[in-house]
Amino acid sequence: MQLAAAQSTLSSRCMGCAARSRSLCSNFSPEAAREFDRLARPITLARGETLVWEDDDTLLVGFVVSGVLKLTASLADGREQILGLAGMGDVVGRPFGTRSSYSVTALGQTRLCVLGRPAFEQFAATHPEVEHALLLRALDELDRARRWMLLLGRKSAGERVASLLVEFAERSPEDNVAFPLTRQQMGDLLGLSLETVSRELSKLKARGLITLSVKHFRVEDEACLRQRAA
Amino acid sequence: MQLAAAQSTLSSRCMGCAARSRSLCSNFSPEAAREFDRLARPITLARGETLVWEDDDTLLVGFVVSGVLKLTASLADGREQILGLAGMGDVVGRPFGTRSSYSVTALGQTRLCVLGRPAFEQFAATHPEVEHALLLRALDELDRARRWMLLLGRKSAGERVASLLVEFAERSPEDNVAFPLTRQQMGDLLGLSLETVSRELSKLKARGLITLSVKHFRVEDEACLRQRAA
DNA sequence: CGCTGATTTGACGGTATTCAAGGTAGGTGG
DNA sequence: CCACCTACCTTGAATACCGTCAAATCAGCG
Repeated sequence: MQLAAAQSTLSSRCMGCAARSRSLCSNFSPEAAREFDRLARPITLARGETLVWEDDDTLLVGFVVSGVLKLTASLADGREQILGLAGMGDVVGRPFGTRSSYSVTALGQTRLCVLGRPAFEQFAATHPEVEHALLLRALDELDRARRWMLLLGRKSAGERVASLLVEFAERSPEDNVAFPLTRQQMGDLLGLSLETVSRELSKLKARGLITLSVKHFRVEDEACLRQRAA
Repeated sequence: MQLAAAQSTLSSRCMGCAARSRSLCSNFSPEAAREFDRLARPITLARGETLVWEDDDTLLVGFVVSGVLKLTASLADGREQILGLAGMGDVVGRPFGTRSSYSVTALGQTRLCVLGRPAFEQFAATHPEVEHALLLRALDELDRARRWMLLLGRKSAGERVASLLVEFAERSPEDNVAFPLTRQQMGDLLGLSLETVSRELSKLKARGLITLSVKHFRVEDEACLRQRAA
């Protein structure tokens, strides 16, 4: 009875997790969830804290429960490129690899479940459904990264900013969309300077395609905005 | 005995494949190899032929036996970005997805083994070691794509060209490295115009970091070239 | 040899960056 | 409550970088 009670308590942590439905964890069987509970521990990062450093050994794998993190690569002189964002349900870290090619940093307060990379790898190896789900996510991320390569390599500043606004608008439940990033961060994501981002936003506002405040925008002419996104 | 002979004949196609050692296929058990033989058929593409079109339904998965293909995304007005190259042992197509976000085109004569996407997915589902190998490849490609995002978003033309030469030199067995791409294709890969690529190559030549002919180059000062690649 | 496609080089112009100044908003402490 | 501070944002001016257009050269091939 005590064992059963303990298991119940243990499993409730993962089974009851807010992120579970959107996460890789949704593919866990109840027994896998209990095992995961035993291996993982919850942590909280404050804004600006870094979970993984570029070129470091990858000791951890993390599952995002709440908050948003940025994946960034940078050059010796400080130029930085945001490679992607990770939110609730996403996996960060580099399973099956020894070295991270990017940093993972919290954009705001962030909660994750983390476990050691070897522990996760062994867990995955014994749960093919987890590896399958991980594969689907990796292929999805790969498509996303490649679409972004087209933007970075071939789109003009105006097209890049319009593309980003379309993405933000699509993800937002609100009609009045909150910017999840600062102008600097948008520049780092789009491969532009923060001044250029600001100028292009002002242009879109001047042409009536959006209404704009510092922290929010609203799409006024979606068809035209999408067209400008190319 | 006839059965054994038939199996031997069947398995010899895959087992004896030149690409097998470098390929996902190296993870096939003998029985998996025989099943794969039954499902896949060999095809040959001429230079410029396209196996998969951007935005098409993804009906095929292909295993490259010889030759090189480019993965490209493009905009309505014809601007094109090369997202990556696929060579011997690489997998092209989009398993577990219904739509390709890029085209796959042969850069020269190319041989592949192709099979229907549903057939491959079922094959993978029944062979966890294949899915695992596919996962490792996908994670590797994802790292590669993300490193390229840093180049496209933040490096100058000179840095981009130097980076590309370093990659070519690393992959080449020869000391005298053959360009595997035209100037136009290098531009499409680097997010530059072909003229800018040519000018940056001439600059590197003028500064004595490389010797250069139209179809070959040789690195004369590797340390300095790597430094310029940032 | 002459054709074709690729490459090189020059001149010019446009786009995005850099540098700089001023403005705004939110938070803190007097 | 207000002044101040900090971080972020906007806008302007000058500059640098890269793209476009154009012409000349080169390499391979029938």
